[in-house]
Amino acid sequence: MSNGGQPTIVSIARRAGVSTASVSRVLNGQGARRDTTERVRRAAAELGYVPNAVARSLKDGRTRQLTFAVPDIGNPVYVAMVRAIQAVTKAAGYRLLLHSTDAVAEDELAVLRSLGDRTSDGLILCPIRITDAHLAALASAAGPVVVIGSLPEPGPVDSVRADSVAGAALAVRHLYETGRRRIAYIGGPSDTVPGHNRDLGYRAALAECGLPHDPDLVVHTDFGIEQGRAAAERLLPARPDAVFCANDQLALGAAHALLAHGLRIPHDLAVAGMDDSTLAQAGWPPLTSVDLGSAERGRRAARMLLDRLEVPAGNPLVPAPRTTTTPPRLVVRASTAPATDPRR
Amino acid sequence: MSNGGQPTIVSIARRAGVSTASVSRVLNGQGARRDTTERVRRAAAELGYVPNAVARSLKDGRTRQLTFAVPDIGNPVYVAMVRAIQAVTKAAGYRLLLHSTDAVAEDELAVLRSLGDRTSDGLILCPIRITDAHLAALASAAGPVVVIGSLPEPGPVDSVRADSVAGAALAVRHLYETGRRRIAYIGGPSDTVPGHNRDLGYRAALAECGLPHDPDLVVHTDFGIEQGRAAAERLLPARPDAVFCANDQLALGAAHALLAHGLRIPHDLAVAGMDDSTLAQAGWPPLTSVDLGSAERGRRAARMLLDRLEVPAGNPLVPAPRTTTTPPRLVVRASTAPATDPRR
DNA sequence: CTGAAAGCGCTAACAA
DNA sequence: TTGTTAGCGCTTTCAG
Repeated sequence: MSNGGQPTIVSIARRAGVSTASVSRVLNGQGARRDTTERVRRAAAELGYVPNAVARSLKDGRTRQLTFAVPDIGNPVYVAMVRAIQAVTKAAGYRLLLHSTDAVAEDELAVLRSLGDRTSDGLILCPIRITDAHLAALASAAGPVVVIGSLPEPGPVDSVRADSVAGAALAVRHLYETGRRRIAYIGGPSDTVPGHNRDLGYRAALAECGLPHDPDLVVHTDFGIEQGRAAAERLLPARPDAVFCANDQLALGAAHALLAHGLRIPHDLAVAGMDDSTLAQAGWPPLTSVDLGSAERGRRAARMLLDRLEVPAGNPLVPAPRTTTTPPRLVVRASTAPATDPRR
Repeated sequence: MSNGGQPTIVSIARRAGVSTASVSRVLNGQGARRDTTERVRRAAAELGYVPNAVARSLKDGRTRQLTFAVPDIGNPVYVAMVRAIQAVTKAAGYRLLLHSTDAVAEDELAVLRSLGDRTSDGLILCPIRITDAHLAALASAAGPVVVIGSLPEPGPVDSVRADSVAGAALAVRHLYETGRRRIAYIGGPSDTVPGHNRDLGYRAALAECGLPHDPDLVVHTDFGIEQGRAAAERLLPARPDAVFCANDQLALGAAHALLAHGLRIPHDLAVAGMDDSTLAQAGWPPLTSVDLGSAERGRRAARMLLDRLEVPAGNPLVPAPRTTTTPPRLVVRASTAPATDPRR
């Protein structure tokens, strides 16, 4: 045998004294005479036969593999997505190919192009930023793609977006309602989609609450615990009574800085983050955060992709790309209890 | 065309007016006359040709895919492994198939069996517990496997293990050296490999330090923040002056419980965890932890697997399975500063 | 109910 | 240098 001694349909056919076609039929549950079935089954079992998925894929043009291309698997938000996607694909009998783009746009484009190699039946792409090159590549993708992120309408493909604007507003309004008036903001890089949208939400909510937008209360930095710490330090002179952060890492870092200064949370300052990742519950005090539905977005993206794949063969009606938005949800924890609250 | 309109080597051959063999040669950088090369290149570019990876795999018997089977992608420890493995495989030109076993042994065995379907060239398996069924399946695996975990020696396949015993000892000794004498322990489920080994390390280190093993200072529970909180509550009556936890989640929960009781860390009690996951730095105060080298284990496992795959063809000498152990490293943070320390 | 044979897309041995 | 052809393992007509 030219392969690694693996049994094939041919070895089984020989052993059972039937044709390869019969073997295939029996193994795929098609009708066959009693003893043919019997003999094939036995031969297969004795040989420890496992069907070669590659050969099968070549034959029927699909791999039952899906690709998820994610910027950074270290980020809890993406971990939540991977989990959710994995659960859906596994249940549907698909394998999951995990591709880390390391937040490099060129890599995202490469993975889009590589859809043409038929290695996977579809792609879930989570770009950090969507350029014209992305839109072009999406429009001419060699297979179904679902984007997790904000595509211009009407998008070239299905997409699932978070509503960071509404999410940020939820948090700011909550801070306002619990008596905070000098609500500082630690934002992420404004040139990323999430960074930008969260800024918008912060401003919108301030306006809505009738609060002025004070530049001294705003700092932009990269996402990260250490950055949150540094940003909080810079904010302190402006005497905020609350700090809203564009993600949980920043919030956690900010909380650390405040505590290190001997400030009490939430007594002296309230702190709120976004994403409601595991870090939020890990914080001390546990951090109020906004769940933007990372897991849910992953789940929906996976479902949409499967929907595209499971169109009954020969159906010429390809539905137009759809967009869905996961609603944000405020998760209130100790870090934003009213200052007058008896706790602590 | 029977496929989805994808260009194949045949369409190119037709367009360029050459044979498919020439197309293949040109595209694979083999010699060809100037204008043949030219014409093939142009036709391929015009058609937007991407080689079909499945067909190629069928031909040469390998997929350039590797599988990583992990119990739970939500756990930061495994996330670190995925990251490290992904980095290595990507650099080596392999795709990564992520399989979540949900910590179900039967699923681990299934993925071992499925190696026979030739979907991936090799497997990195991270079992929660190693049974005889595992050993049998490993011994007869249809392809190269590397286990992350503790196999009996000599193992049936390559493996990478952590030294939790030494790691736990590092932490306990550190607590002892910083003046703690009533060192409590919150352990994980003893019927898992990590759970069991960490218990051993705790006991060994106590003995080494000449400290008695006091059952009142020991609680076992499942891994998790909430469980850590509850366990700490149960420990308090025994008046420990330090709490060592079998992982960071437990340590974080314990810290929360202590703080909620108005106790000061590290002034009243020291807290230490294990794994040195992101949770450790996220804690307040930042938690001392033991880095068992999750990322390093992932990296080594991936390298060992690639080593097995890149044996020059026809080499009949298959080296015996190897075992390597990543050394633990104590990461000291504020949570275990000596009680007399001026900080706080 | 069963077997022969074609073909999925590609590569490589062999001939020309 | 180039083309013809066989074959990787499987499924699926099409005859028998």
